[in-house]
Amino acid sequence: MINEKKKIAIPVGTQTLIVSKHYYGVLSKSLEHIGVERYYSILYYILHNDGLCCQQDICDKLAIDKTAMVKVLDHLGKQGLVERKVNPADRRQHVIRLTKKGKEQTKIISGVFASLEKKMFKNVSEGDRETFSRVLAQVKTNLQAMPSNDLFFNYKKTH
Amino acid sequence: MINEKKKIAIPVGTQTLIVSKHYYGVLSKSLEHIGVERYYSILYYILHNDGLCCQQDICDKLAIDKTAMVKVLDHLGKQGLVERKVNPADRRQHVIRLTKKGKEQTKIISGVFASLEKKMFKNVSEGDRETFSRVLAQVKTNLQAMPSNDLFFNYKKTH
DNA sequence: TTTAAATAGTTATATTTGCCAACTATTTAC
DNA sequence: GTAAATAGTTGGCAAATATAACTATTTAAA
Repeated sequence: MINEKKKIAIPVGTQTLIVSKHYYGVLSKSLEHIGVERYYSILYYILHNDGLCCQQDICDKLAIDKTAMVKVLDHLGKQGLVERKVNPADRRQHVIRLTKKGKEQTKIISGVFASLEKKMFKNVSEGDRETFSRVLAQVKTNLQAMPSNDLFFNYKKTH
Repeated sequence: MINEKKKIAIPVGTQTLIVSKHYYGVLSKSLEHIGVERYYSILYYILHNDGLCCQQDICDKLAIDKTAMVKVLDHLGKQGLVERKVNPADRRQHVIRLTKKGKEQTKIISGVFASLEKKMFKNVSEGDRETFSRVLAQVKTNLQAMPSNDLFFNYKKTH
């Protein structure tokens, strides 16, 4: 900084973005030894909802656009990590499943997530950590209830 | 969801990313009437450090890659919102300043940030909100101290 | 019960961002 | 005084984001 005196409050939404960037930097560093380079959260989500989620579910939960999701799953499919199957109960849906290889890799990823979950809260009390998680969830709920421009929930543009 | 019973804990780093996506969705919706479409946080940061920051400062504070920053500032320059000037005290640095127009627009943006700051914490007590901010800052510090793959701090690849 | 609307997924295109290597100019350290 | 570090730039490529238009299927309404 040219002048260190000034101290401004960066907006909280911006701060959460910054934290997530650092988080994914650390995560990918921790996982650079395995064969999967990306999409850790998506694989993690599929592992914990194996055979129970369709593409739109993942999009909704992880706030990812559905057209991007198509490409992600194409990629993960080519890598032999996931497979899509039409849901007989609703033939519009494709149920997402991890392959054997996908499950193995994702369990490693899941372990790294768990260990990061501890390390990132170093020097934070258990109570504060709980408060943090609770507020984070509430903030998400509040934001979701507000008018937004994002596509994640099939937003229809009126023009 | 195909099966609603299952309830998994999405990793906190992923949750912060999701929150920031919702946040920027709401932000851009709130600001779609003004002439600036993007880079709200960067303009906000410059406003509050006007003439006191160089490009690398912004990159460090907002966790943005410096090569991306070049393109952003080129764009904001073309829009007539910011200008770069060589810092005579260190001629490698370019001091970033808002133009008159940039200052006007950014003050509007700053107002929306402030109002969002209130709305997003609806149904959260003042104490919990303080705890949240404190923990968020601590988490950032913790993550920054860990081995990472991001470039924001001139990471040098060893290969 | 036929039609209209909504939902899940896909394709295509353009723009923006992220990542990486290599480069210039300038300053700092040895 | 030379070497190393820093600030910024350029260019290229991969990936992410935004938008629109499309098919197939299911649900809701007339």
